[in-house]
Amino acid sequence: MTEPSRRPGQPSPPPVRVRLVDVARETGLSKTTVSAALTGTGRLSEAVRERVRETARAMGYRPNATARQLRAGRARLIGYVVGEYAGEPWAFLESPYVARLTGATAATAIERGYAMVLLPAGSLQNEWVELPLDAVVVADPVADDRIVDDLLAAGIPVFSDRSVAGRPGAYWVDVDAEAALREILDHLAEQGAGRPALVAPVTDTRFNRDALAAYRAWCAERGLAERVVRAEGAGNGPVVRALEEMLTQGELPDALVLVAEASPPLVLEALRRHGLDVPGDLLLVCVSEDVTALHTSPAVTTLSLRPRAVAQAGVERMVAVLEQGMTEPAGTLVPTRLQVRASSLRPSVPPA
Amino acid sequence: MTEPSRRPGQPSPPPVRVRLVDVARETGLSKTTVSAALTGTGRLSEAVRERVRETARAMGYRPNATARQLRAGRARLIGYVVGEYAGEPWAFLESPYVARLTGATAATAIERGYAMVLLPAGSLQNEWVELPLDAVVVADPVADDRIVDDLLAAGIPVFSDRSVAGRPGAYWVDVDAEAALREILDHLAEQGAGRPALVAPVTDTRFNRDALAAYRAWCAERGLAERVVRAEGAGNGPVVRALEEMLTQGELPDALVLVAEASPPLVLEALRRHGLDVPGDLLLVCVSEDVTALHTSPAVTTLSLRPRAVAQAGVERMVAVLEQGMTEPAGTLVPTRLQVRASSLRPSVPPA
DNA sequence: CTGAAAGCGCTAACAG
DNA sequence: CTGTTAGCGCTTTCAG
Repeated sequence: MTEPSRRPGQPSPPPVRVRLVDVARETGLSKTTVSAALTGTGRLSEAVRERVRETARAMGYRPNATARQLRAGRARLIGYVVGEYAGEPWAFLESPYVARLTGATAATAIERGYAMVLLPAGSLQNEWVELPLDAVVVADPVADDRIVDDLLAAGIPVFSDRSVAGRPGAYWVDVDAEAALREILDHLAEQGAGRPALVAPVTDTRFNRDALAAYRAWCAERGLAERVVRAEGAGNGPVVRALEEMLTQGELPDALVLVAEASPPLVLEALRRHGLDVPGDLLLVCVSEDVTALHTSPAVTTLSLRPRAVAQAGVERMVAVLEQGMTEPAGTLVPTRLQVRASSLRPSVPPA
Repeated sequence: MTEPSRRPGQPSPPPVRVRLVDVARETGLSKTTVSAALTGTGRLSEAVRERVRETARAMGYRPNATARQLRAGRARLIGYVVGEYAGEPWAFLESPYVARLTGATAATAIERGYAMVLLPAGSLQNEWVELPLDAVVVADPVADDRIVDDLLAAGIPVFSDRSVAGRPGAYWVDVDAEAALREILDHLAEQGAGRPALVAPVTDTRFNRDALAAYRAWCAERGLAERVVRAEGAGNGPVVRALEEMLTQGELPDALVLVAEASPPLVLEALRRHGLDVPGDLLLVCVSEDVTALHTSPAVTTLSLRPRAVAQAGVERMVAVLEQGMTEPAGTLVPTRLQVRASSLRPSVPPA
């Protein structure tokens, strides 16, 4: 027992941390030299460097990350928050799109030397004021999201979607919803579907608003009647209910575009329950990142919102802003990708 | 232009941070008083306190989180890492179980005042040495996971599953896989299924090993032949392929237990493709957190591994260790929950 | 009731 | 080539 125990009552006194000064004392060198040896800076002989490294390792020295951050003036830490999700602050990972965006953001950030903390959806100040965040990614903000203003007011750069465009300190990456919907609808029309219906959730995200507007515009251009069903929120339950409602009342559409993220096999099953064959009676396109779409029969045509590409573009923008002070351009547009599969191909029309 | 601009070349010089000393100067008080006023400590008149708060707000003062952390000796930051996932360091959020565990861990941590950083699955030192982590949650470590040893060697407490039991500084929360499998198999037997088959992934997590062993023991006790199919990895593709393989060769089982997480509607569809009716020809139980199980017809019986309960127990243990130095008990067992639905009820046997 | 001063652990000027 | 010194921004004894 050579170490003084501070609090006799505590079951496990925290192991005495080895500090830089301890290594300095042990090697008979100064803090400076040890620091330089360990970080690879300065001009030291390789012999000294090696001896220091060896001693440090033997003593179990671990640099204190907080002290380094204070010195460096930044923590290389970013926040990640979803604007709003289904009224539940933590359910956002249940959406395959958001899960992928989250994972890809964390991945790209780590590659660039930044760690990412997960914040609750619809977060208020309380959760992030105590954190040394260099920047925050706000995924799918709702219109005029308060968190964006709060962050900007705190001097924290925000990376989000197009809805933050124009505010200083705010940068955006987005997908082109209008082009995406046109591509889907044109594809369906090409396959002979003249009365496509749209299933959209009531959530007020940028993509949903734009998608709905694009659908309406497309119908208007062709003098077609709109057919929109709203699912009461995100998740499979509401979407299936909305689907059933549509199928039991009124004229059947000849194609279905699901903008609301739902499980493709579940959608197929719901359609089958109503005696509908896909693609025989109804063509189907889902806006979804759900990989089960590949494994159903028929495989389901999906529109990918490219969460990985979005995340990469966003983090790269962030690094450029944080490290080179680049503020132009403020935004990037990422193209979506339509993966045409059997569910949206008229059986009589062979695939291109 | 009263503020001196440091680097004329930089497009946006970082806005001059307001520090504690600035507020002190402005109010004509000392740093001490301002600090006490703002943190609510010390014995100050309410008048002073209010005046300081007002000035601080007016000046846009935000305390520097890093400096506070350095002073406090801890960062209230924890790491979260999955032992290994499908060979892909970032795909883990695609598993509904892991996604829920991740979300619930972050949620409970935030409630307790800790922020959680996401680390890549199978992470090495490089990703976390620069972070001031007070503790790390290691979900589903593989056998003798190196990261656990590395963290413990660095003096960072680890919260994981039973496989870390016995190592000082390591704490665990786990579900009782054996009891879970017995409950499933007994339930199936009760419903008249005498030849249950098991579909398990090849991943070497604690739960999978234990589940497989429990299945074998259960079969052995009854003198039943085992029927195990291994899916080549996590994800829906491998599971569906494994299923098809099982269905095309040899005698059909009369019940199926999917320990490998797969989409319930997708599994149902695969079975239907082979002309099998659930539950008529085959009873089905999925170990899964996927909510689509509720919306299929028949609804699918699931065994929940209770990710929320596991996360809560783990984080509460962590807080107790970090803040009260409690080291006992080292582990907690959380019961699983079998949700019996139509897919595992013989049509002739009415539900209890 | 308030303020001066001492650090938390580290890195980077600047001397020697 | 190496060491002394001065902080990064904050909280907290401890005097006044």
